[in-house]
Amino acid sequence: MFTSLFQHIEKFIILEPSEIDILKSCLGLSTIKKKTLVLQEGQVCNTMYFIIKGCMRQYIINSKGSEQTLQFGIENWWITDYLSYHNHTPSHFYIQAIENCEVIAIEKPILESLLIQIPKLERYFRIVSQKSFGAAQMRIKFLFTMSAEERYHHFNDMNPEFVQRVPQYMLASYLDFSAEFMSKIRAGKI
Amino acid sequence: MFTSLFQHIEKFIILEPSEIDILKSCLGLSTIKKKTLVLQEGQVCNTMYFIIKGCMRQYIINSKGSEQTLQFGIENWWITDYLSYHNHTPSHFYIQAIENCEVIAIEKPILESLLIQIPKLERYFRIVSQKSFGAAQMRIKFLFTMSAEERYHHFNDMNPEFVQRVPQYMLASYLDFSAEFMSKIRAGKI
DNA sequence: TAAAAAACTTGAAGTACTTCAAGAAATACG
DNA sequence: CGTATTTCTTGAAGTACTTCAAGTTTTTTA
Repeated sequence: MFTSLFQHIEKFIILEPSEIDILKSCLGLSTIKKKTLVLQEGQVCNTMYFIIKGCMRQYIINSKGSEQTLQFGIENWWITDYLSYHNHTPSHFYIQAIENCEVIAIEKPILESLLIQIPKLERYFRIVSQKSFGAAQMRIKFLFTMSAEERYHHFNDMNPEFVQRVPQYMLASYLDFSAEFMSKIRAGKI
Repeated sequence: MFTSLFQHIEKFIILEPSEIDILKSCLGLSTIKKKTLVLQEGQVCNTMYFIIKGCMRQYIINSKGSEQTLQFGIENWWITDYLSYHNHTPSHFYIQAIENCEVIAIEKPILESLLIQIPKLERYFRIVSQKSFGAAQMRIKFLFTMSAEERYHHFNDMNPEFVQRVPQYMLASYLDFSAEFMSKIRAGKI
């Protein structure tokens, strides 16, 4: 049931059986239907989501009223708005399921009490978030140094299976170009 | 001597006197001269730098041979390449002092032993890196939604004092436009 | 299984930037 | 203090994209 989370945790730390029991007793499984918003702009984000199955995204609505995807999350990823979560400030983002999902949704008070009961989990979340920050830095590097076409091919090469899972227009906005331009790249008309 | 680091840590956790002693005994102060590179592309990054005084930056050299700044760090910031640090892989980045700096440079083995002796520090680094990741998400949002001119004015409004500290061409590349274009924005010629 | 909704494609016209080149101004340094 | 180095400015020409509008294809849902 929660095996994928335990497997993920045990990549970084080793849990005692008693700690596993505590953790299990605090976790719950949720199902989220495709297109459901679990966070909207303006709300304070009080939940972290660990994706067991499915795909989610974090996006914004820009000044022209169109959506731009900032982040995708798939199996074994945590997704949340860390700034809103930590500062108790209204979020700038939407978080949405783009497939039917199974997730572990942990509310802040529960997570805080877990971190007190199982201090080792601090280490787990530290390593995960440091790696995420490193990945964000690489993402900015790619955005800065590659042309639209290069970003598309690079992403395709690195994540061939993932490209099939999401609508092209979401991927286009994630790579920071228009859906129309993506269509032309794919057709080889550039 | 290390007061700024202790003050920063104590924003997030409370240290026992004994823990403060342990920490002090493991830390050292370094002076870095302006323009010194503490990390070069291709090297494995084994050090985290806490900036006590001065300003540093993380940058890349793009395919045309010019520098693009990805990140600045000033007083009370940690700077490192987390991906290279965690995965022991060659870095994609340069890290350089752009003012004469005083830093606390912690080597990975020392930090690892500190984290074992003072597990509370895991919490400190978790919170710091989650907030950094949140800030990186906001940065991507700004890059996606604002024009060059908007990014310049927004940054200026948010960090008026900082803009004076770094050469314009470094700030231009951080905001992802050319130094020439920045010059024209500033002159009001756009 | 039909109808509606969502996603993708195409071409034409426009624009927000970049690049280049050269000179001027500011800053650092022996 | 004067010279070298670094940083900033300006205009002209070019380009990598965007926007718009309309049609086509694919997927979802009743």
